[in-house]
Amino acid sequence: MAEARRKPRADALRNRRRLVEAAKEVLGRGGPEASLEAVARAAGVGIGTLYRNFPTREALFQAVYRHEVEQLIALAGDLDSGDRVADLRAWTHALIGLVATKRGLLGALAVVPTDASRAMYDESQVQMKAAVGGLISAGIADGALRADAEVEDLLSTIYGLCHASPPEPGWEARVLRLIDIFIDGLRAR
Amino acid sequence: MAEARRKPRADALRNRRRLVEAAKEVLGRGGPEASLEAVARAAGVGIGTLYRNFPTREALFQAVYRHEVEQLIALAGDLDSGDRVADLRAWTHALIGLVATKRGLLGALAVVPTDASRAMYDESQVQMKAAVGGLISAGIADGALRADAEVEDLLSTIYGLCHASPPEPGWEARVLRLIDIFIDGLRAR
DNA sequence: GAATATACGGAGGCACCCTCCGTTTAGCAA
DNA sequence: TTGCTAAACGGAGGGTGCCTCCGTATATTC
Repeated sequence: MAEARRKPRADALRNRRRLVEAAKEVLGRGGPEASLEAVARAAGVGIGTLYRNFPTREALFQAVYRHEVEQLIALAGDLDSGDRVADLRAWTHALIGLVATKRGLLGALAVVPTDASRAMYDESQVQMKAAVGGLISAGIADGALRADAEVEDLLSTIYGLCHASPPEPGWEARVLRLIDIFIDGLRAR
Repeated sequence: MAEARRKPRADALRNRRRLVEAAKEVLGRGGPEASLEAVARAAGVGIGTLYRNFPTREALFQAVYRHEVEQLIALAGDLDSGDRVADLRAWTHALIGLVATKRGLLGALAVVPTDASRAMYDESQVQMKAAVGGLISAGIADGALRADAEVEDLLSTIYGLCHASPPEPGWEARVLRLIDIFIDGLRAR
């Protein structure tokens, strides 16, 4: 059944990438500008192209989320400034950004989480634990972080703080501050 | 400055009441039928009347919420079946209904909580504590409930369970079950 | 350089949002 | 009762977003 198929057109790939970026920008902040037509406009693409690539709101949401997670994982691999704590801080700040984007998208798209979305969350969770786990063990190995620092501690704390914080403007700043305090606590003394 | 004013027209009062009820019905469940035009239709009223009574989405939300809280407080006063535990159960079920309506409304109206809304929440909280506090002390007094039962225990548990439960279909049933178990735990033994 | 599978984009039909204003009616005074 | 008028009604209308459909354009292939 697997027929030989043409390779995808270059413009199609480009447009799809642009749409995902535009969706993150426009929908992620969730302001009154948030609409699918605005996303298509921002991507410099017709509305039809948006719907062809992402037939449902959920599809668009998943594409953006997946892309963000990939970037986070790549970031964890790239960070190597010599200052382990600074690296960890930078990574967690990026993670807060992901949560913010997710919130904005869910609000703007009014997506009700399906089983598929939940499966995606779980998978991303595993990947991110592995990625940031590397940062933490490196920090422990060279003595920057306390020896009993755990990936789960960090991630649970972040999600807990984000969840407990109501979605009012400015929540990100508050969470970032608390997270920085927590990371200070993870330093070796 | 307080001029003598005509008393409000009877149809105005009636329409306002109808709108609040329709908004609870139509927006509370948050389905795809949720729209302000649908609310006006359900209330048998023109869309203009809706906007005159509730110039903003927030105003409509507050009116519905306030009305629900008033009913809950009245209910606490009315319940007197002789079975204290059943009364408490009935009241908490009604409270879950309020949370469900609130969720639906916030989703359907895309309201971002303002200071005014938060003040309203706080005030309602105090009133509801007082109301259900009466039920609980009565239950303790006649030996149906354990002597150390506290209003805060019950309300915190309910809100905690609701918050922890994702807004997917069927969450109400699960929370109701857990709450029933908790209330069983409040019985005197 | 043609043929054609693939993708593009926006017009069009529908629903919703919110405003504005001509019409109706409930309350009040005579 | 009757007439007056402030108050309220309701829906037309202009704008926008949602999504589908299809005529047009073009990247890939041979």
